[in-house]
Amino acid sequence: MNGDEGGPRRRVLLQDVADKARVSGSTASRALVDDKRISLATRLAVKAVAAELNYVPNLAARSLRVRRTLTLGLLLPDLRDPVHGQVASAFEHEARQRGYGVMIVAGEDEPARERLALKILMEHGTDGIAIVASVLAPKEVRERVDPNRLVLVTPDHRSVLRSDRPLAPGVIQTDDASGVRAAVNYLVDSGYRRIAFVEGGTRSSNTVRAEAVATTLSSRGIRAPLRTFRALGDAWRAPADLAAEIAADLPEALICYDDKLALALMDALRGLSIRVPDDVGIIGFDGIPFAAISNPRLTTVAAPSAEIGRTAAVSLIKAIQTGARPEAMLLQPELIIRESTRALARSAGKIVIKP
Amino acid sequence: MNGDEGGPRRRVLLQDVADKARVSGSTASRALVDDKRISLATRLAVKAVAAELNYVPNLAARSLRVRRTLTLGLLLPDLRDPVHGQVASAFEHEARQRGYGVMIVAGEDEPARERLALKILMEHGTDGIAIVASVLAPKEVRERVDPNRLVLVTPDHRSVLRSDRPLAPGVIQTDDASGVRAAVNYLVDSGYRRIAFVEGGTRSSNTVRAEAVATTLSSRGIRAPLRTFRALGDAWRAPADLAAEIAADLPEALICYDDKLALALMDALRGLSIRVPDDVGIIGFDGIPFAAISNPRLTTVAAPSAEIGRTAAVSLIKAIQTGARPEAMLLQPELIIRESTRALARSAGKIVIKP
DNA sequence: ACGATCAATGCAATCGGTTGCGTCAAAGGG
DNA sequence: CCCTTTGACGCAACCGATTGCATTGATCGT
Repeated sequence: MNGDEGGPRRRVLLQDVADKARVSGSTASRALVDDKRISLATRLAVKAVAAELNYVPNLAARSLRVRRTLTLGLLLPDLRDPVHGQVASAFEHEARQRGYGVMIVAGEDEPARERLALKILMEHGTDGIAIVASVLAPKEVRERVDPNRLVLVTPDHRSVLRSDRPLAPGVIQTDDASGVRAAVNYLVDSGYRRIAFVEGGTRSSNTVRAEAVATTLSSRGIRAPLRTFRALGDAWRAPADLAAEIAADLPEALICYDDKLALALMDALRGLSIRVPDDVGIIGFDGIPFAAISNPRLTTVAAPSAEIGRTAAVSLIKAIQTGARPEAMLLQPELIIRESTRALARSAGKIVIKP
Repeated sequence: MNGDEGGPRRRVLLQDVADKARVSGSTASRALVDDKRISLATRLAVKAVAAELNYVPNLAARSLRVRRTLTLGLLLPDLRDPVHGQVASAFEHEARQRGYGVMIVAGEDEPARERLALKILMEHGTDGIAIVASVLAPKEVRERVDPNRLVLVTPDHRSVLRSDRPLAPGVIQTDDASGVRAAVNYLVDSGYRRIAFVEGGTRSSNTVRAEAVATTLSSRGIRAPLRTFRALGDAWRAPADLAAEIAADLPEALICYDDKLALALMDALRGLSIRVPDDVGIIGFDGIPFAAISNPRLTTVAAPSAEIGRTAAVSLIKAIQTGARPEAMLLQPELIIRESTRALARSAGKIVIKP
């Protein structure tokens, strides 16, 4: 029988490779990174031995010496959320292509947990950290994490009125105001007038979005104050109550905080025999995959989630390598018109979408 | 002005803490882990200084010495998938509670990428690795990764006929056969007879599930060979074609490989004016969140995804700490009956669900 | 033929904690 | 009063790879 079985196999060290190749550790080290000072023959020989022995370098040792871990940190609220899954997926993919591992931690929308999560990332010496939709104040984040190694993916906290101001370095966000404008203009062009906003979840950017809706409506000559409904607590529990409240005096269209809420609401409204889009039009935000196959399919302002994740990783890695601060980015959302809204009889006919 | 601003702040070292507390490095180290050899007074003093200086230990250095990284690796096919998101979320949560960071890598259903992903995890010296739905042969996986530090979450590759055989150590799976039995029995009890199976994606466990369906059907006296449809390639693209093929000779009920496929199929069937459940009953697997609010809401065999993730983490950590092999686990799915299926006129009336 | 130059490689320090073992002083025992 | 025990802490080696500098032998120029 083979005596090696079961026992905890000793890791193959660089020194083992060096020994077997009959060179010193330093030569082996240099050979593996193709240092031209080492003769080609030796380089090949060392690599062959390394492959044969299945040598896996110990990153902890390397990190200690070179002060880089080849690890990126990603902090987000929840891995179960389709949007964040999309972001995380793209981020990880991009990082992996460039040789980086990604440590992902969830903050679960709680400051205390988010701090613990951040601490974990810092202890592990991540070379850079991307934080998505943090509940911590940007100020606190920046004093905990080196801003030169930090990317913040934030929901828009700025009002539409100030949307022309430049973003802070390292901030990546989607042009929310632009998305809202596209949505509202589309609705108005389609003949919708009595439009309401439905806030979801706990995120404060709700109000910013609501504000943008109000502003755009008024710019279209609809001066009535914007009605706003509020989904208390979790969007997956409250929808029935929310739907009842909305049904009591049904608007012509509902702009929902996000697709998740919109879909939940559609389900709840169905329970009340309210038809979409016949009785009420519904529009969401995010463009999650299921919005494309819901019944009816959901009109939505799709966020460039994958691009956000990709951009965050690329920008972070570039910053790490150059030493510069990561750049700021404003990405554009896209209005996707589907079946949960339609052209009303009252509509002028031609639909013009103004971004 | 503060001269520190902007510059890359030097990390606070243990030695800095020791100096300020007027003790040696070793004493500081021991004080921080509450070594009883150090006097209480000193311990408190050191901790105070550490907190004041905002000391963050360098895990790379510690790992090098103690040979543990406090990092777990998680390899899964795709972070965008709701099921895997659920698993990853629970896994990370549990790991974080116990002080572990989680490095997540995606294999994207390609052997080459999966190997690269595994390599990343190994280089980073993860203390343990959980692999979800690998496309690599278990044998290959086990020879790359120390089985004592490995948990495999696998779709069921065993036939129903052999479902009484014990699981290999470190294997976590849901009792697929049991879920299939529950689903098929429910359908038959509800009066469904002409039942077909729809394979999805690329995963080979398809055939196992199909086999289980066939077996159960025949055990209920339905001897006709099981019709099977195959969604070529990506489930998000083919549904229209698939639906057309199915519509050509519509069965009474469709058992879909998973919820994603079921929902996509419902959407496609709607395009063909085929109503669910009136014209055809549909049932899926997984129990993803959107199955609960789709229109109609989807009957499904819900997998204990969160429990799988939690169990994987717990089992892995226990194995790491005790040195024993991680235990095997067979988790039970649950049939959730919703609106995409119904009792047919032909049904005996009373519905009995036999697990 | 001999020092200079260069190519190829080895030596040893280093990164920042951890830990076995030794030291030192105070307390306790005979 | 001297020796042993115990408590509290420091010294220095160690983990495994990287890297500045030294070393060696060969080649080159004159």
